[in-house]
Amino acid sequence: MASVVHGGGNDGVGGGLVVTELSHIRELVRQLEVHLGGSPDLCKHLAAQIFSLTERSIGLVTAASHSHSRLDGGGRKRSAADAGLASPLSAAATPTSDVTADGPFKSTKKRKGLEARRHQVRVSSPGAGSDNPVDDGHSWRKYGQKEILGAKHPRGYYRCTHRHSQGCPATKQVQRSDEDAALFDVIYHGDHTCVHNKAAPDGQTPQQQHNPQAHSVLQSLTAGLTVKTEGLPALAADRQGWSATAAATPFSFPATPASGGGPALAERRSPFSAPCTSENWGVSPATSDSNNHVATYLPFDDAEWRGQTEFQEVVSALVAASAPPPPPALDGLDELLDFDIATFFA
DNA sequence: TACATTTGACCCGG
DNA sequence: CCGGGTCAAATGTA
Repeated sequence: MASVVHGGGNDGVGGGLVVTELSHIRELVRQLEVHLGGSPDLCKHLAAQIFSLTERSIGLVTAASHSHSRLDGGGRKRSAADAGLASPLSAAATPTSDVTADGPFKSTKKRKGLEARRHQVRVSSPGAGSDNPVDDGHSWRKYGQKEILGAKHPRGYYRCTHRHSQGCPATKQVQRSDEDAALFDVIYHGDHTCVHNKAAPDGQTPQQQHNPQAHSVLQSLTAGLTVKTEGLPALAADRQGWSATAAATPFSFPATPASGGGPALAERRSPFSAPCTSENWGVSPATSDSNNHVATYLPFDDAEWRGQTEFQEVVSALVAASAPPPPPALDGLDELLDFDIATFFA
């Protein structure tokens, strides 16, 4: 299974680790939910992992300390003037004329520098023969695949299906683990800004309705799990996040089917509706040093915190237990939602 | 038909 | 120059 790579004395990563752990837990819970009713063994295994990770997180929080992590996301290129040279068939116009410097039509769309948070998660495939990881609740469109040096399997590149329609910047990379064909490393970049209302029964949380964005945030959270701070040599430490520690402890997890009862399973939205989060998740996501991370990750710290209705509670609860820094006050603002797990919990 | 995936090439940063 | 990420034409599928 996952190997536990321990970053050399990165004790200071405590906070980050917690984030990682919690995120991992979240993913596990998600998987568990997905598999409820399915293979009991798998469920049990997942539950055990959740339990174990939870305990670890608690321990980390207790012993909390801060750490710095840096992010550097780098935006990437963005220009496309293609030259249809190879395709004989493509009689399409080759607009190209000057692919040089700046394309006349395309402008660099990179956002202000940092926007690329990335969360790495290790998930397992739903079924034996599955070619892709468990559904994370979002619809993705594959836009590329590449052989990665040193990796046995190619990496698939996906972007949110609603990219064009809603400009959702979320993307993810999926790569099958070298050794465990059943495991996939999924790296999520960006947040989902897309909002697609499925069949939202009235049972939905008022909060969610108030804040569609929060909902998407939720989805993001649900989707991305093992958070990884990135851009650093200290990365090794992160790996720890997904070590699968099997605890023998039986763990009873309240099976909470989405109250709405999702008809469409293929598109099942996040199974955990807002209300459930704070309640059912005894394991609350949160971390110690909020400011540190936020500051480190993004230029706009408070911007990240807005719209965190429910999570905030959870977080503050945990934060209270672990660290003094209270979450920034943010109520009401939320439009751009640029927040994301790493920052949020961090 | 519309949308999703495949696939080879382009582009950029290191 | 190489490796990784993205684009977009071609192709496949519902």
